[in-house]
Amino acid sequence: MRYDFQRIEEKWQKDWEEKKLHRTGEGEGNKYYALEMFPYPSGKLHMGHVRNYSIGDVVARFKKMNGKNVLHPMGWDSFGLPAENAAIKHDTHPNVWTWDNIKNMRAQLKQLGISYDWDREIASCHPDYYKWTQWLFLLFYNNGLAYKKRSYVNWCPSCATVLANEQVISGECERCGSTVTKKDLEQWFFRITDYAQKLLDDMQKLEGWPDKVKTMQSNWIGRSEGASIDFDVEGIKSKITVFTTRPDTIFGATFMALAPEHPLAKEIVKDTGYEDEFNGFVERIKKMSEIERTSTELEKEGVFLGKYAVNPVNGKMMPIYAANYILLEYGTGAIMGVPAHDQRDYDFAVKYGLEIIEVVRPVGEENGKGMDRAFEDTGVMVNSGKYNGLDNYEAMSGIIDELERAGKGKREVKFRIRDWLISRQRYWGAPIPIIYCPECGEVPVPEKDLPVVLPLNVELTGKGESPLARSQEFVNTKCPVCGGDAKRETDTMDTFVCSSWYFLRFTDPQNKEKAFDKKKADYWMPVDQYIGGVEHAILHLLYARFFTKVLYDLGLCSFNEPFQNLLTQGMVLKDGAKMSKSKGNVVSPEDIVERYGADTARLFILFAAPPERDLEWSDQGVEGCYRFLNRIWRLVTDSVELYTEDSRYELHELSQMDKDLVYVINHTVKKVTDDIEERFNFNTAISAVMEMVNALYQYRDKDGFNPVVFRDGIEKLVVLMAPFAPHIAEELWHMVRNDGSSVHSQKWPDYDPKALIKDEIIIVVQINGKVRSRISIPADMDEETVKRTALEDEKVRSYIEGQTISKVVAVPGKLINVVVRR
RNA sequence: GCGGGAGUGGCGGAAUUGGCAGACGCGCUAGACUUAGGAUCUAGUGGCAAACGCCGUGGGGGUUCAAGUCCCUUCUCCCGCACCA
Repeated sequence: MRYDFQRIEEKWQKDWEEKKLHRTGEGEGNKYYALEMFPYPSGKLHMGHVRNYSIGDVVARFKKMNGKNVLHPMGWDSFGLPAENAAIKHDTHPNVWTWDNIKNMRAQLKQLGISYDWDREIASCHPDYYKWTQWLFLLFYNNGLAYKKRSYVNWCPSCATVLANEQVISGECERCGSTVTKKDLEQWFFRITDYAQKLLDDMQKLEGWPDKVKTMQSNWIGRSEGASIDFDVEGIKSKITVFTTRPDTIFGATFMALAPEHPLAKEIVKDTGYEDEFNGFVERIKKMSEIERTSTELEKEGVFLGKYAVNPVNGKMMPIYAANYILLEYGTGAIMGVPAHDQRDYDFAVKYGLEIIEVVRPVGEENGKGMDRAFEDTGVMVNSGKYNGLDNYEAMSGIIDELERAGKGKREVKFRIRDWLISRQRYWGAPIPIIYCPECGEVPVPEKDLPVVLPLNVELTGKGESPLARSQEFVNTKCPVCGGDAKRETDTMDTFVCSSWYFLRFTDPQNKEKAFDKKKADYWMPVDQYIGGVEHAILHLLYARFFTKVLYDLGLCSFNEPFQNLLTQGMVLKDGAKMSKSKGNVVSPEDIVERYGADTARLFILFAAPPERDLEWSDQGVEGCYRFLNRIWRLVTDSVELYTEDSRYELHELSQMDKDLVYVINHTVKKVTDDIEERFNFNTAISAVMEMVNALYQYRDKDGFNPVVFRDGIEKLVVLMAPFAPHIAEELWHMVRNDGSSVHSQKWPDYDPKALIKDEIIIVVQINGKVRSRISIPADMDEETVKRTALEDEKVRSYIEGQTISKVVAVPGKLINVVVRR
């Protein structure tokens, strides 16, 4: 009988679907929420998807077999720009394109045999879903967490929309790679900065997250402690407020520098005769791209603004500059220049001949030796009046206290993270539920009027303002407050808003009254295991944490972190590079499934590398996994006549040969269990099963093998394979156990600790750390006897002859090391 | 520059607590079966050596009876952030 994967896979997929085998249990018992990041329906699955979902499926199936009530859902992150671009290109509608893709990809997922509960499927572009995305926007709005403001925002000219800071990767659009420019626009924001500290603090709770992701998030949030200090400016009333992490160096401040776009710069330069120079400088900078502008390589440049600021601690007059290395977005957009202790200020001071005053010196070098670069470490204060001789940290504290008393400054914590810009000037997204009334102003859409339905008859050009703005029936509406003529907001929400709460909707996907029921969410959440690509380390994972914290604070749920454990899977590579159409190194999952079946595809992808590491695709490796499944197939089907025996046996009645196999069986059960449960090392779990198969073949070919023991091995083998290769396991299970039960409903096997105890063991004998012999001894032999036996070994004796034994080290059950010298 | 990770046969990778380096798979070599083999099975497969053996986990040094694993030092590669005051 041939391994007909196609017939087997189709048969069981149909059977599971009919029997609703993967339906989620009700809210009772020991729960386990396994979640893979829901995909954008781009058209077809790629190998990255297959990897993601194969990993998740092993976890979900394993937990189910271990008696957990498992939630393992799937859905679609189905709003977004590609739908719009594809619609324009192929003259279709984003709605049609998206739902076609969903249909295809759903079919592909079913072909892979992933154990999703399809009754819980959701799509973020469906009105039943985005109604609640809009509802959440209003919740944020009503609690002061969503607001509109005018500011310099990131603009992607190619995507014709604004972008969140998180979507700008070294000056380029995260999606299309175009150079991002700045635009002064009025936009909607979520107040994520209010949660900066909480997002940082609670990362300590995330023990099940990779350090890498936590570090990336903390760097992104970018907390710095310091002080804001006010500097008076001669001749004008306005003060320059700076933020510094080094208030201890204030006696070394010799100049001030403002970002060129800083509003105060214009005011300061006014009527000084330096206006023309300043304006020219600003013009030049505006022409530069964001990347050039913020490059570390760029030479520090600036222009004098014609006025001086007063140092609040010593009254020193300091020239004020506008400088290209000062960023308006960070801190207050202004700094005090301390050339002696900041390399950037040092470079600037050298260029413009500004004074360099040393105020911190390394301990032990208090006399100073002149400077050729800035000294940025800790040390002892000099040239700082009454603070001289103090450790710079003590001085820092004293100086801030002094400034606070004088009302010139205060302790402050600044974050790098900015509020989350969520409006997009694009069509295929959830409309922002706000109405503008000439009488009443900005009015939120009342809950009863949700959803604000995205109209389908809208002209798409991919250029200019939001496409919704051209739809008169959408734009024109009545004010919910006064009933007068009013206009709708025409921007849609960033798709990351949709994906910031989908894991909650999965706990209660059909709820018509609420986004989700608190009880249900509290039962299922947090997600026990979340799995996805590391590319979401900042964007999605940070936003989802933010949402969860807001909902927690507003009493909608009782947990404040969404994802207990996070597994960031590696990429799938071919010829050392990420698979991509442009490189022409794409292997399509469809082809592999057609040629070898889903079980082979899954097995290879799980076997080729540990999940968090990048995986190098190998056609020959796939072939090898296919051969392995065939090998199992033959092993099981060739011995069908043996499976009538009952598989019970008594360990002490078995022969040594039987006991050896029983050892392998139990050892494999333990190894596979530990590898899945504790380490997600599916690759080593599978290799353990391979060894077991080798052992079963050898055992069966021996004279006098015990069919009862063999059958036990076969049964365990099939069950152990179930999470990895569910179809073949199911087919074989029905041959081994003809009782109509599904292998996926079986209890995960236990191992018998007694079977793992060997009577005889082999231990290694080393002489001076080099392996020289092996001896077989009874497992319970006491240490002294073991040592003596080792020394009596013939081979060992030939090595130690004529030498003095200085020491014998014993590692119980493993080795003996004899230390000798001449 | 800062942060994170990695470096082990021809290749993917194993070695979980300092205790036999190279499990398992791929590839390769030889053989068996066969009209045939890109099926299957058997044996072999880190390097050097005829062999006893010696060497071997990026390089150098150290701790230890014992180091891929710990310490110091250094090189290379990948990823993330980057004029963050």
